[in-house]
Amino acid sequence: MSSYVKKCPECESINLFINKEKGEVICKDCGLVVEDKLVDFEQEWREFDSEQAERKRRTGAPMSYTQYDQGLGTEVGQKLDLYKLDNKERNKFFRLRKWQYRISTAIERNLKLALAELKRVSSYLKLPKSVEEESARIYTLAVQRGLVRGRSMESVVAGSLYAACRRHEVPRTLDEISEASGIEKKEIGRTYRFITRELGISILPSNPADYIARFSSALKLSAETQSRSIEILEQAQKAELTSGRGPTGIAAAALYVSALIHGEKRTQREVADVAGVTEVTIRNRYKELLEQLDLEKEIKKTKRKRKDD
DNA sequence: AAGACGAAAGTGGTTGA
DNA sequence: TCAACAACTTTCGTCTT
Repeated sequence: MSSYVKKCPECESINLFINKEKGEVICKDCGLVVEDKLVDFEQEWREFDSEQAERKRRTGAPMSYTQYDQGLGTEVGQKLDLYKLDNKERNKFFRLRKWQYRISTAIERNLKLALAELKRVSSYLKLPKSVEEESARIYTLAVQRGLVRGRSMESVVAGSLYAACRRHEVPRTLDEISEASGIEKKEIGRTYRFITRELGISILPSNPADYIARFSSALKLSAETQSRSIEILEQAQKAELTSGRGPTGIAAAALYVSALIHGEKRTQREVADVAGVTEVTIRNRYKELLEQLDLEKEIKKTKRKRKDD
């Protein structure tokens, strides 16, 4: 149940108009833009240096979603150079200030707690700052839409993190996030799907290659093995071995084969543990890889070499 | 004895009527 | 909303090194 704003906070009117093209919800009675981040909340400009950033950022205030009040303080815009902004921008500020009072207590308290939790989990997983920031933004949106109701705060945090990881192509498995946050995998998956659907965030299916680097270092494999496994993955994609399969399983199998070829054998068990799948899955993927990609020769070659030593 | 292999039954999630 | 279905897991017995 999506329960985002249904009443205009300004005049209590329920006569709201949804402009899908602009992704805005506008109150027909007083003209207030009730919600303007409906679909596209990417910033549409890029900043190459601080000077450009100054010019292009619309509010000028350094803003961080990892601060519960978004770095704005309780009194929004009090000391900013408001005269530099045109009317529209100024109105935006006044609205923000009003909102700050209106929605302050409940949401702020929630955010404060949640973002602390988010930072904790994020640093536990050693996630890059950009991902932390993104997930904080997702969480903030989720709270504003009332998506947290009926769910535990922690699970929504975990879901936001997972979504942010996927978006930034630094995938962590559900298991890892589950371990770090203490939320059940199932639950994270559920809230993840829920919030991405409700917020209209599109996620690319995760790419097995994104997992290789991490698995490979966990197994202490050489750089050659690692790059070879990426080649194998590419071939596998061409042979359409990857679609519909779990990306971690495929990554694990590619790494396993590659390790065999380079004479750095790891047991299926070891690889399976690192990748968070079972040996059986690795075996299945491994079998498919051998059948389709003609890798057996190379494995035998290194086996023979081994005997010579 | 440990690891690899494969069969069979079970689980959770997606899909399509 | 329910049943069929695919991917993956668990478990266990057998074969290989």
